[in-house]
Amino acid sequence: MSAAPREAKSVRTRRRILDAAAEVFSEQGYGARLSDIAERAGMKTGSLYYHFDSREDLVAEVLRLGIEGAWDQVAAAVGRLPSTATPMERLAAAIRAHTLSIVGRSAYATAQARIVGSLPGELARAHRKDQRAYGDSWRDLFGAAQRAGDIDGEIDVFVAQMLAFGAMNWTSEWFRDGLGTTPEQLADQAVLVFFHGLSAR
Amino acid sequence: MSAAPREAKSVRTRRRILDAAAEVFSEQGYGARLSDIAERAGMKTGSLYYHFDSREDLVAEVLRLGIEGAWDQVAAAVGRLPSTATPMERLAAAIRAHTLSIVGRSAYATAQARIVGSLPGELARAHRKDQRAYGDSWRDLFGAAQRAGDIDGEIDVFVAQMLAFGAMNWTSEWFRDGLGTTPEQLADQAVLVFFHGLSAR
DNA sequence: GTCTATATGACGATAGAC
DNA sequence: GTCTATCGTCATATAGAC
Repeated sequence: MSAAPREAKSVRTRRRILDAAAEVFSEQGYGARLSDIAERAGMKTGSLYYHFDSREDLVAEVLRLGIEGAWDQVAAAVGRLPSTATPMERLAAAIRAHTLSIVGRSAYATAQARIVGSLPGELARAHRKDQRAYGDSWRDLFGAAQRAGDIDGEIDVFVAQMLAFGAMNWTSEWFRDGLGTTPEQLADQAVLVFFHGLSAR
Repeated sequence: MSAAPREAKSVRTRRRILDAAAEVFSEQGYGARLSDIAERAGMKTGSLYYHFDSREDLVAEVLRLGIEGAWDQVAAAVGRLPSTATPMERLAAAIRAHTLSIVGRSAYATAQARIVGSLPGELARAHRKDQRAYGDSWRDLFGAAQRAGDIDGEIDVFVAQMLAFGAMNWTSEWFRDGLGTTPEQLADQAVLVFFHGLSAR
């Protein structure tokens, strides 16, 4: 009947499990139990294994989707800028978008930021390729700004990039709604701090 | 015989276990096993329980000493400044000292920064009082700089403080010796970024 | 104080009924 | 596809010898 074929039910169930996992990991960190994830997905622990071979597989997929989701938002935000945008304007859009993706726009991105620091060696290695690709995209953004002469000569852009990642990812640990600051204000503050620093001017 | 009484042997052993735990946690994160800690301390797993009631007790003590160690270094660095130092100079010294304490000067501080984000609810709550006290000291540093008019009016100092903590603590995840950057250079970069931002000036 | 040996419990993972 | 039931493993924790 339905002319447009809907995605297979198993695909949707798999997605439901991943959604649940992303939420639970973003709340409890890497140590979260499969039973909690199963419960949130509305099934029993054993049933998860029809869709995933192991806990590691599930974690790996959440991580991958987390980086993918963050990158989708960053790329979209940068892409929305007019072609006349300067490298620094593009970098600002990226910082805003990444921060917003961590602070609640995507459970996957939040989960990724929250647990990436607690991964055991095996998973960390497997995740490194995706991390590197994402980091390289950022390096391009920083590099373009640097070549345009918009970044101060004293700044080590690699170090600056890692400091920025730390500041943004760490928001998953402390930022909560109802703290008197909105996600948008937080994102603006991040841009402000990284572009001009704290000092009065 | 020995006129100056040395500290009891049990105290030294306890310290040896804590040192081992701090190192192992800083390398492997919160998921590290007691057996690894025991091995590094030169004993068997069961023997740890003569000195600590539980894994949680051991973790809690490492966390406490981690904050204490960081604060010792920060307070000492700030205290070394001449009394004529400005609030911003004091804040700079604090950022330098905290960053250095994370990047290898104290295994406890490194371990604390590395695992504080992965703590299960129980331990996280227990640790909160120490965190708050440390955060309050930083709030004083920021507050003094703000009242002196040295911090830009657009900056939300609470948000800025949390961004700074994130950037500094995250260095425990990526900074390694032999990366072409020394700990001192890293600390200087942190000050540079947070004081003046990336922008050319 | 530290050892060996073992108890305990949790959680990931599997098997088979439905 | 999901369930119930269970297995196997591993890490924390305890007991008792030395």
